[in-house]
Amino acid sequence: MKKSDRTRERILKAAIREFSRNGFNGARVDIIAQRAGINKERIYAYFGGKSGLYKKVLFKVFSGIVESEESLVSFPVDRPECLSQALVDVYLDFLTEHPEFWRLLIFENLDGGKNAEALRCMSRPSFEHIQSVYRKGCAKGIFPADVSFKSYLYSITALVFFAHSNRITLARTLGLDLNKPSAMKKLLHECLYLYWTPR
Amino acid sequence: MKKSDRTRERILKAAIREFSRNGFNGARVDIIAQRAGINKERIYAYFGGKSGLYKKVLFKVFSGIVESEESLVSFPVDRPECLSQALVDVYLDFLTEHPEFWRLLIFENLDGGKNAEALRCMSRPSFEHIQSVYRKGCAKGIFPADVSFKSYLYSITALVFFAHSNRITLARTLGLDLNKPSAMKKLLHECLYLYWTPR
Amino acid sequence: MKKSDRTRERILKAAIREFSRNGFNGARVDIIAQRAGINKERIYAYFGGKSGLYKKVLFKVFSGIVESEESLVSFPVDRPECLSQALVDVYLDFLTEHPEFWRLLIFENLDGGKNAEALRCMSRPSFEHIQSVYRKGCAKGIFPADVSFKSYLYSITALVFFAHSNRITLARTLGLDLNKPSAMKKLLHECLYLYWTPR
Amino acid sequence: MKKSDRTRERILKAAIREFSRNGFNGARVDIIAQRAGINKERIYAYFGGKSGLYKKVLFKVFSGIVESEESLVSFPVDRPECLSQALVDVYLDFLTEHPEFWRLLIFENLDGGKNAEALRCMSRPSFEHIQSVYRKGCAKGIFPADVSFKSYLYSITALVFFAHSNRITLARTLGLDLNKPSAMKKLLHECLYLYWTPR
DNA sequence: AATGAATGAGCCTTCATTCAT
DNA sequence: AATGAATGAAGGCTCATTCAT
Repeated sequence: MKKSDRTRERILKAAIREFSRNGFNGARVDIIAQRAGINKERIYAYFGGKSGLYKKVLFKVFSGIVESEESLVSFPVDRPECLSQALVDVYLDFLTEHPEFWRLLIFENLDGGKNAEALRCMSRPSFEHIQSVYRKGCAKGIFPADVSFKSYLYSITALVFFAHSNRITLARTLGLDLNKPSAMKKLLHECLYLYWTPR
Repeated sequence: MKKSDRTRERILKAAIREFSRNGFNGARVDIIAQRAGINKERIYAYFGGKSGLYKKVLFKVFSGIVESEESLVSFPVDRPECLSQALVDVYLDFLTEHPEFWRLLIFENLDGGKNAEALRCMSRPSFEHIQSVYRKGCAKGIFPADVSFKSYLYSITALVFFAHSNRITLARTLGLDLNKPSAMKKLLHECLYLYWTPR
Repeated sequence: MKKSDRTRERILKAAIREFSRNGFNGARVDIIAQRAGINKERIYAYFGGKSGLYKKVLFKVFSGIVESEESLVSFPVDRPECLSQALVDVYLDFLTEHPEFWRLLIFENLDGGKNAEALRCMSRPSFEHIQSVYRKGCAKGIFPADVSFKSYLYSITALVFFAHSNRITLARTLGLDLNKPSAMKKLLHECLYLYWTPR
Repeated sequence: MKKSDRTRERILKAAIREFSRNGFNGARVDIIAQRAGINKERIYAYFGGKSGLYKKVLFKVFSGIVESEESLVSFPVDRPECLSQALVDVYLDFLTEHPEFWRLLIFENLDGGKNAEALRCMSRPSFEHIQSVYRKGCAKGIFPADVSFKSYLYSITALVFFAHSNRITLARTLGLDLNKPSAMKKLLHECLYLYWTPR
């Protein structure tokens, strides 16, 4: 690996940290440079500027989830009744381990998605597979036939994501203490049970 | 109404707009003053500074939802099977009409809740009532008995909120077009149906 | 006394305090108004502005010493040997009781005396008398004949004034603690003794 | 010498001028930058801000007098009768050539010595020597035995300093024209003569 | 005469960006 | 490729002053 590539990596890593913590506006180029242990000007030479770096950060971070989802391609087709739990587990782990992901995602949404093109070329290999499992579930009567897969996936995502993105205010408004991962797991387990309790 | 009160109102209104659009860091005092049609200094005279104004903005905006929830205090106790839909309707309408609310809420969460004390003295009058309806629903077997009311309310909130806060990226990742309110209503309706479909 | 005159007085008093503490630049019109318990605008109506008020302050404060010196007009002509001590006593008391005087004087000097015209019309009634006492002292051999009265008075003033104006740094550079009036008295007594010790 | 050091010097020089003329409050960062021919931001990069620069200015300027006093370490021990004149000469020259010194000193005193810590680590190498000469003078009967060295040094300092710090008002109150250095020298010579005239 | 409301200029400071070496 | 030095355009805030009532 070339030295310049290592410099790039260091910058990117520091940038992910800074951007995900403070958003584009709040992030400071100086801090990134300092934490990366490089000279500020390198950022401009390598990434063209703060914006360019931000885009690269978005792309890199958003790519991460694709990798995480890969484990789902091998989800057994004949167990649709476990699908929801499996999805929650994967996403929950990912978001907990990668706060930079959901933070940047939120920042992007707040920003109107100016740089959301970074999400463009992200293919989601497991998508098709999961969808077919869901359809199997519909056929089996586990999921209602007239609810689209999109809606289903939306609901799973929402439940997991919201617990992270709104953790702080949830403590105030609902008295939910989600600081410990176990508390989050329990909450989401209850939510799933709430919905797919055997009746 | 005194002239100064009108000025205060104008500032607050402009501040809500600016802060909810850009967050605390991104908001510009000059822009607020300009839009309010007043001299910048008034902000410091009336609110003590950018921070003071921000806190007032938070409090005012966050107070709004309490008012919206008031309609729920008269929710019929004997109809727990309609509770979820009613809650979704109230929250959905509110968030759609008040994007400044969820935006500020999100910004607060991203910011670590430094100013979340603004939420402190906000009582939620309908909370108790809704809770008793939920318990009735549990007794009737509509909701699982071993799922707490908090978890239930969390799930409703998450489903409604996420559609707003992540609208833009949802279009990319799930191909969900939630620009029209009707689309959102439909999505959430499906989610509810997904969960409480009669089986 | 008219009400407007009382307002004037209150403003002046507050202004003396503020100007003497912080100088012209450091003084705040708001603080003066607040302490005077009046509306800021009155300062402009009565004194034309900050500068106008400052000039009035200077004049009023500088007038004070003339009054203090009046006690000296009755200094006994036949006791020139006690003159120095008497002068020191008068000035020392005055400066100790009126820090606003020496502070404003210093500020004026630092400012290049832009407003020193306030000192213009200040006649010093005791001046002539003291001078004649001094001359008597010269004749008696108490003071050297070829030292002008001006120089003599300068030396007395310098010794007393410096202890006030440089009190703080004197503590550091000479280890002199002049916080208590008695300490100052002792210092100046030693100085006089140093100079006119009977030899 | 590095380029940045030269910039530092330019800033410091301009700052000494500006601060000594207008005090901390009255000094303008813009003016300093302009006169130094540099960008304002450099001041914050190099000195941390206005305050940081001010402290550096104090330290640098106050260091000057120590150097000036060094000539006194070689003052002949057997000539105490010339001590006063020698001290006056040294201080008088210094203050005349370095008005920034006494101005900053005065400003510091007026300001309550908030930054007087800059004087902390300033040792005065000649102090001990002068003191021993003074004691010799006491033994010889030139100085009164019961007057402390501190008081003696105070009086010398006061006489020299006051002529500078109050030059402008002295012209008005005593009719002393101290604009020319020779006039000051004459005045102080008279003062010394006044005190240690051979009797 | 008196007050609250408003203004505009200016000040300290920060930050993204570029230049020179 | 890399660094230290430098810049200009804001941004938040304050203050003396004036206006309207």
